[in-house]
Amino acid sequence: MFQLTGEYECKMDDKGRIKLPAGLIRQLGGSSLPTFVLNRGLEKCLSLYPKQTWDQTTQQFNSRLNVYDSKHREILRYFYRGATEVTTDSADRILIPKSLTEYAQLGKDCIITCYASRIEIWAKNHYEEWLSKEPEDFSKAMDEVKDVLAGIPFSHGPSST
Amino acid sequence: MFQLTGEYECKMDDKGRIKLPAGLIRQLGGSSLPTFVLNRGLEKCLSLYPKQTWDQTTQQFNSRLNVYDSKHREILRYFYRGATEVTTDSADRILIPKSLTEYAQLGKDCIITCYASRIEIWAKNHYEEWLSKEPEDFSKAMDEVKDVLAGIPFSHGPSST
DNA sequence: TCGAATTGTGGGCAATAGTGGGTAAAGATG
DNA sequence: CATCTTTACCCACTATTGCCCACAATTCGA
Repeated sequence: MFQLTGEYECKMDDKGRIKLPAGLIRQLGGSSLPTFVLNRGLEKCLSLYPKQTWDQTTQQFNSRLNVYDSKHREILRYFYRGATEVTTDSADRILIPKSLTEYAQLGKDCIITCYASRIEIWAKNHYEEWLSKEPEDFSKAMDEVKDVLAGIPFSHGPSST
Repeated sequence: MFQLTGEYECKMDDKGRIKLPAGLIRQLGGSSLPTFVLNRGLEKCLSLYPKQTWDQTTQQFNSRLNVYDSKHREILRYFYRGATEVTTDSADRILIPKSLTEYAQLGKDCIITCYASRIEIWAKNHYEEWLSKEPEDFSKAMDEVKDVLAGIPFSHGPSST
């Protein structure tokens, strides 16, 4: 699993291709094959998984969820729906399938953002919209999980060390 | 973790580079690699983290938060928003990405301010604006957290150095 | 007060990254 | 099977970034 960081601006060309930023490729290391799985993301974005990460993830889903449980089945279907294997071309670009472009309403200007081990592709305007709504929501969310975060030297808190 | 102090004036050149003040570098010690992570700060400024500090923090976030929980996801995205790895050049300058320059509305004159383990980069005019609005707001805020601060010999008294 | 060392600023240039598009192969459609 | 559409591969151009050097400004010590 990766510890990814980074927000990159990029453009989708007329053919529906997006170049993966050099910085991101570097983080994934030469180790990772140029094969990815692209999927509908949570929220209005796409999730990009390095193939090996995808494999691990599906394995977890499959082993922990029970296809005979209707809720689980729903989640499984949702999770797999739209998953498409994509590879990079010689210029490190991936071709985004039409259906996914539509789902995330991608236009020319896109944002690729990474956190934890996730890579997400957003339409720039949706991403900015998301960012701008934050302040109150965010602090509220922080409050609600403050016990989970206790002790993390995030803000000005009594820093550990 | 660091105990940083200082307020430095500095200039961003036409290429969008800012020199990290020698005093700050000294505080960070040779120990810290010349790699940092820059991201959007609270308020209209940028936060600069020495790479190792960033890594420690994200590791905490990543391990305690669950990307399948929408609240958690929101916090993760919020925390990571804009995060970009930057390195210093041979003259101890970092290149500020365009999108972040815009976010903090940085112009030629910038202020780098440090407190606790945080480093923030402000546009000079915004920083001054923010400082100048304070007197009443500040004491009001002090009132509201006075119990937390009880016993700390801060006050406005004959300043400690 | 002068010189030397450190710090800050600007810019040239080469390497890399990003973008767009042509063309041929592969696949789909009737 | 012919034709049209989509995808893969390649090349070329432009923008951006990283690296380096030179000089200006400031500080410090003699």
